[in-house]
Amino acid sequence: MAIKSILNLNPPSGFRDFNADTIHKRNFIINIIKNQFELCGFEPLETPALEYTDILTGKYGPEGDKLIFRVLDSGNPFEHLKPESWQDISTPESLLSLKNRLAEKSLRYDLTIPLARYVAHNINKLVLPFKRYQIQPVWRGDSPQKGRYREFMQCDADIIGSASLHHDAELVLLYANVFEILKIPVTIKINHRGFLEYFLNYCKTQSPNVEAHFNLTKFCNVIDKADKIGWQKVSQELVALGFDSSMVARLEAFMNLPQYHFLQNIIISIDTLKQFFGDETDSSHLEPTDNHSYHNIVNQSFYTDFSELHNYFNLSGLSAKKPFEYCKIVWDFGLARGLNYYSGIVMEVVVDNEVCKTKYDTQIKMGSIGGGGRYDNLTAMFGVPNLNGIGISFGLDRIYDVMDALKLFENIPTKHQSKVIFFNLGEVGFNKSFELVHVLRKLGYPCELFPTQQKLDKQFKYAESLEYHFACFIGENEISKNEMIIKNLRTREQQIISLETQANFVEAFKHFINKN
RNA sequence: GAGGGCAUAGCUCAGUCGGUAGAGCAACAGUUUGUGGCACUGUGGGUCGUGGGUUCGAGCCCCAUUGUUCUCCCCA
Repeated sequence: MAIKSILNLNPPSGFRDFNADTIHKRNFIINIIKNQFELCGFEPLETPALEYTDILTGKYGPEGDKLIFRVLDSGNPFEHLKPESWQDISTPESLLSLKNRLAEKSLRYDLTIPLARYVAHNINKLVLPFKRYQIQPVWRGDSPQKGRYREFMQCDADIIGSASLHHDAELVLLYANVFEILKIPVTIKINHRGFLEYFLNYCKTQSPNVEAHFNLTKFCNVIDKADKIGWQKVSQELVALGFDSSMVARLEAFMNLPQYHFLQNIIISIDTLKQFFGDETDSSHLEPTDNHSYHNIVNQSFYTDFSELHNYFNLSGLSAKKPFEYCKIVWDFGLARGLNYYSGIVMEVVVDNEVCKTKYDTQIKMGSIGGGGRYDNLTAMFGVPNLNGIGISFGLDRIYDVMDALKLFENIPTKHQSKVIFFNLGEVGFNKSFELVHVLRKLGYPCELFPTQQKLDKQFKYAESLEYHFACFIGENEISKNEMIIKNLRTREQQIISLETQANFVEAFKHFINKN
């Protein structure tokens, strides 16, 4: 008889249950990431699921604000509201404002803002630079689809209170090490937002029709689409926004500079970059009128960042031939990224489908599986100015999906390798088995007893489905001879073990386990 | 926020032209054996997501609704 509930037994859309098998695989990934974090000197931090709504809003852009899960105040959330304030929900802004007032607390949207809040709160106790890693779920009210969930795990490592560029290089290498171990072919893209900001400011001086409030974030959003819709449409859009068409052409030439591939022949070097910006000397009409000197790029801070980072990569041996099998590290002048708070170096990790094709004969359609960047002065919004920060994030759920698609979990031992089950052959043997189970558990072997005396094929099937490696038999025959049978469930090899003394039993048991 | 697909047994799905429902697997029971995965026999289980409409008649056509999934947007 089918028992049908009128309730929907699915978890809410975009939320998931995880079974044992999935959790073992997720832990496998998490342990590798955590290990790399600790090798680099990061210490763990956990923050609560809920933050005050005011802490979160306004940090992720207007789109982000809409996606924050708000938690309705307990008690009567309407109590403190004047009636007129909740009657006006005619505009999206007033509706959002009302929601914020009904929900004092919200689920965290990422791990970076809670970190900034934590640092600002504890600034007097912390030793700087503060290096912490954090592996916890975050929640976004996005519409779920492939590779996008409403509850997902982020694995972040951040350094607060140090402007040294070596961290930026270190984090890129950390990315590379993790994906190298996981055997996921990736491209780690790097850029400096300064280049884009510089271009934007310069374009604006040359294009009086561009609206003053057209900022870097909006600029990034427009040019970020170049990959998908092509440069022709992007340049049309920019011209429509008031940009001078010669500047747009110039920007296109810049963005289309070949990607700087750190692992192969150097296609574009610092010199060619200098050349790119320097060769405008003939075009007097481009001569800027303000201190955003077009030719003065080598004096810009982002330019020194760029060359310094370049040095660290050389020191780390990245320019050597083939330091990584699965990772490419490239400089991509077109990389923009969406979040508001990034100010310097930005990074993004995407699956490298060319290598997937050659190594795994398959291709993966998936958004970025990691991202990060430098966000100078992030804690200023919480009243603690002049702190530099940089961080990266691994998207665990997407990494999992990619590994699953590439069949990378096969041949990976995610479970204990010597699980033991005692079959049930009747009460006398059961009692002896119960005794031995506790001996083995003390020695660190996971064991279980089959609870009822069922047909052996049932017991075998149970053991098989739960991936037990060894089965022990103690029935009346064995009890009478004071012995037990142990069987390797994979090879089907079996052996008789004497139960005369516990020491002998343990010795023989270990011997059998170890040789299998 | 915009736009598609799908919804039939526990699972994966068939179901032709509109004529009251099928398979495989799984489950359960049995046969043989104190050492399995095989085989054989049998059994149970479906208001075809929900609500309307068209029709003599709807799993099938139409509308609505809910769930689910995917794409765009944006992101991890």
